[in-house]
Amino acid sequence: MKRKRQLGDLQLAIMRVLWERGEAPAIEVHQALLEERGLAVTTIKTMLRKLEEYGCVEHRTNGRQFIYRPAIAEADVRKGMVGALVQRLFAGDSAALVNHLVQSGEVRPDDLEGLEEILSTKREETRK
Amino acid sequence: MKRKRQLGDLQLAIMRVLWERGEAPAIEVHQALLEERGLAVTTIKTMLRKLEEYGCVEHRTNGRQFIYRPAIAEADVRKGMVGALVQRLFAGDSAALVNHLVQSGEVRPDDLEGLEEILSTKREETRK
DNA sequence: GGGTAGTAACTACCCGGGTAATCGAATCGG
DNA sequence: CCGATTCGATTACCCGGGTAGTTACTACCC
Repeated sequence: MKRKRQLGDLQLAIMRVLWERGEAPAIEVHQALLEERGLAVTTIKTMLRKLEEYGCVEHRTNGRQFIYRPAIAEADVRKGMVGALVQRLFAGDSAALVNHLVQSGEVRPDDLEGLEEILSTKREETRK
Repeated sequence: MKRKRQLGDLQLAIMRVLWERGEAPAIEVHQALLEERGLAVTTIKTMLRKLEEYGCVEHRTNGRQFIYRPAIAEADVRKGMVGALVQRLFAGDSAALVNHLVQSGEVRPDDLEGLEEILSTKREETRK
């Protein structure tokens, strides 16, 4: 039950719905992703079954319906995936990623100030 | 000639070698990745052929040897892959990724100061 | 010239994400 | 009770990353 942390695009989209709502039946997940993806319901159900197989979600039954809920935390998945990316792309150097984000203009200028704030706060807190 | 920007793990490793050296024959790429991966030479060659198919690398011949060189810039690939991750994981909010990196302690404390520097410089430069 | 070694090309396979049709069982409406 | 609907389960397929064996060519050495 190794709780894979590398998730595909659709898998993440599904997880996002579940994280948002806490729990939901397949049909609701399908509804939520319908306009942005236009997938068949069966596709969503198949994916949910696979995700359960990997230990990413769990379900309880309500009558004949399956209500799914996440079995892994969003923060964990983020950490895992970001970590893997940093490893592959920046040789494990997270600061290099931040640098890239800022330099390449990915970060909106309005956010720069807020980030400085976060940085200095964090620095304060780890200094002692 | 769509120059895919989503590359797998091995593909990135190979590209890294080529980016570092400018160009290299398959055998040299194999050598470079041998200890960290222990793959067969044929595997590397197959991957190089596929990468060429996708337009990620090009080759010239030197006698009977193929000398490969990158056909896409490291910065472009980084941008593409980081962008995709931000999209999937942070709904396109790059600042949220930076926040995540800092808060989760992925960034070494020693780097915090340097990053603040980068941020304020960038902020200066975009202000006017 | 014939064997040997190095090269690229071809082929095949596994695995997992993604997609969806189809099947089979349970349930509901009449 | 029977047909229609609604679920989940099963099955199948495609695609691409990853892995590597086999084959075919070529150059070099004795």
